[in-house]
Amino acid sequence: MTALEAAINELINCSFFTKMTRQQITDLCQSGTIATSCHREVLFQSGDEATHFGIVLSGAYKLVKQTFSGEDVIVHFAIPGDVIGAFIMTQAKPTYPVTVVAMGSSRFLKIPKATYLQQWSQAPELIFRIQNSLSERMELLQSQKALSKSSLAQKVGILLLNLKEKNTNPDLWTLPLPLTRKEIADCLGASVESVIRVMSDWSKKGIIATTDQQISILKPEMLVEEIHKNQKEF
Amino acid sequence: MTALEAAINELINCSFFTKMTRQQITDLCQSGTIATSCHREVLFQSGDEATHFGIVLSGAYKLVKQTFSGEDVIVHFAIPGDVIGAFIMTQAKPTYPVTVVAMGSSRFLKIPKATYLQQWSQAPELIFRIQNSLSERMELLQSQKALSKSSLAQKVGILLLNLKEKNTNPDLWTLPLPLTRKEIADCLGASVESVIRVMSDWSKKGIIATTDQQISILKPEMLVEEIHKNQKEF
DNA sequence: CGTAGCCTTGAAGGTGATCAATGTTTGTGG
DNA sequence: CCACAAACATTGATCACCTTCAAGGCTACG
Repeated sequence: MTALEAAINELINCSFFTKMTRQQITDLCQSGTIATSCHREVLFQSGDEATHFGIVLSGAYKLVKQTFSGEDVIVHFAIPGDVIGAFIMTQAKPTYPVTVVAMGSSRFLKIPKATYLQQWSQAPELIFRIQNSLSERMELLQSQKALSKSSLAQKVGILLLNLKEKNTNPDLWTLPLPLTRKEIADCLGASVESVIRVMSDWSKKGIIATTDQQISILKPEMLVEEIHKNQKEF
Repeated sequence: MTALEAAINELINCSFFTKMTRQQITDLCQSGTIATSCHREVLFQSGDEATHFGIVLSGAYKLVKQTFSGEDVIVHFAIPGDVIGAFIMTQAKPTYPVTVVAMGSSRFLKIPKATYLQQWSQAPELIFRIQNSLSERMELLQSQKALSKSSLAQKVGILLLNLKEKNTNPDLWTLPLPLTRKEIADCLGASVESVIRVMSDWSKKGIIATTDQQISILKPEMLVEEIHKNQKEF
């Protein structure tokens, strides 16, 4: 299967697989298939039995939770190289805890649970890396929780800076994924209108710019300043 | 060391170690020491190098993050049987991501990092369990995030019900740890006063009762009703 | 050419934060 | 054993921030 081989070539450069041989990676992707998702297509549905996990190859996916009042809450943004669903594979009969939705057309390497149990769980190094990426995501959630008392402007600003940090190239000030205001609002637990008010203020000041849902931070220092501005003294 | 042996006897009943022999558990606790903390004593300090991890034996601990404006945010409540700090042991030079503080006088089995690397990381079953408990905590954080748009009353109510669920005995309607209003506020990102307003309202209605920081849910159905009451229609 | 998704702006209103004051309990040291 | 400090609980008044509601414009797409 040449498509799979091509995907493996992409993975060699992925930080998750550093210091691994081509053969090792091939073993880890055994029985893997490439899923191509178009914009807003659902990859995994929350509550469904988790038969596969995998790795984002291109594009981006959002991990969404539904509230009982029908609203969406975005729990995580996954970009190329991110592993999704690996850490629930160890459960006896796992179900996806979140819904995974494509943001723009994206590709995903889908690997069956059996491969995890046979290949991944046998490699201690790999388990360490999964645990580390999980604890990183945990860290992110916790630091977001720590912002609960901050103003909306601070939350938005810090979210933008965090997403910017995900760029492999630190000089690139455009966020690595397309993002609507609604998605930012869903991620922060705010209303679209409020997010728009904050961001259009910044656009007018020339701090940020949006072209075709690609957000760029034009003046990082001014953004940091805006974040600290509304800060309470200690 | 008899104290350690006594602690191991306690651990045999702990769900984390089910189906393990006494000898196995003893190996896992190699070089472990019992730390007794008095109320508000710091067990681990955020930012310090993580040389130990361990298990709560009795009492309770809170995992706290500091905001830059000096406020506390409680990330997790740990009760007997909970494993703390295990999943960062795989990092090269880990630092504690949170501060761990005793709630009332508590005891903790402190195990050095070396024991993790030698004993724990070699046992696949154990790694699964750590991953599972980690993903459980992740779930909890995510579902809390999903409440961000709810009213404060809903957040408090659901927190109380969640904590009640931690009781090993499902018929026990007293929360398994002493809790001040400030701690509830710190956990929810709210102000003490607001939490008090919600809870004293419920106290007057006879839904909950507090004696000596032990909170009891007297009328679960009415609490659930209160949670759903202020709900927006879909 | 109409629908759907996204962005924007304004006005009104409410929830919860903040500030201030006071009572209660607990622990500590003279 | 008492006095005092520190932590915790409570209540009321005020007000800022953000949500909600309503309306309109823009672009893409079948």
